Amino acid sequence: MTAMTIGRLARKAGVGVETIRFYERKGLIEQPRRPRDGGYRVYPEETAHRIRFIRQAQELGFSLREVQDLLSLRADPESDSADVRERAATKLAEVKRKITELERIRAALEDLIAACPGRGALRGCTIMEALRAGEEGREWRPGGEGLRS
Amino acid sequence: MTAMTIGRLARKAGVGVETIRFYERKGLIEQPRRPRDGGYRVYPEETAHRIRFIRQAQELGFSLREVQDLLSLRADPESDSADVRERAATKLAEVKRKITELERIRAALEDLIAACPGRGALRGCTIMEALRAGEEGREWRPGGEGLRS
DNA sequence: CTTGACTCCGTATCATGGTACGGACCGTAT
DNA sequence: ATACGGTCCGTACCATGATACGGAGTCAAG
Repeated sequence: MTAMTIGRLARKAGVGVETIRFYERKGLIEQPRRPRDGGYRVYPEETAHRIRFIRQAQELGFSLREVQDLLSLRADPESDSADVRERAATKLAEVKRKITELERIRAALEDLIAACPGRGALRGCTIMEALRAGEEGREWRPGGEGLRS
Repeated sequence: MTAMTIGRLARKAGVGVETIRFYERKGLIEQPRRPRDGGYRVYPEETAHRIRFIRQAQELGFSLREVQDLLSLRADPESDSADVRERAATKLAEVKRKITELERIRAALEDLIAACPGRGALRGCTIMEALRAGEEGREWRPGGEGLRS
């Protein structure tokens, strides 16, 4: 039958066995009740997706607590849908903010790559400078620092 | 003169004094040499921006080590520009990947909010279901799960 | 029905990213 | 000149998110 035991799941999800047990203790994935008490955990297939989602969300800067919040969003007649909508909207705003910030960093990296390659520091040639250059006007103002050739 | 001492900087950047010292130890911000040895640290104004960037990048899922990598990108005649370009391109790819993943989560949250509010589970009403629904075709297939509980 | 890999659980340990403490020192306002 | 708050440094401690360990129990193949 090759049931989905914890080791197989771990390989499928790309994590260690201990990590899965850890997530169970934290309530991030439900503890599958084992056939007869004392036996092995057997998981449904989708648990691997769930674990991959957890890892992905973590890489996006969500703590396990926050991932849990995300995963617990469940809009159905059983839930208080106003509350669920509100929590989802809050998370959505947070996600949008992150996207915006990442776009800024992306633009800065693109500037960095585009502006600097041949001759040196005529424009922002560090992340910080590239970010500041993008902050208001698009032109890089030499300001008080530079000796103009 | 109200010099920018560590406490003022901390307030400006929205972190604790200890955090700044910690970042210095980690090499994330350069230790400003103090007037005469034994005196107080005095910081340039832009250090506050640097610290805010560090916090922001952390919220986007970068470790301090990775933030350091980002901050050390410096394309100028002093550096090996091929190397800098390569590291910048690597980071850029990573940033783009994160944006893509966040867009997926954003779409899932929007689906969740839009699809579920009144009557219950006709479409994906959890994050995981909404993500899977978006994975291939846009239509939600009832599939083999049927009635759950 | 024995073997050997896998799993169980509790507990200990680790790395990261801070946060707190305490006694000495600095510096400015009175 | 003195007081009082800010700063200095080293070290200890903390929370999060794993990861390791060890002895007993489980299960499937031979």
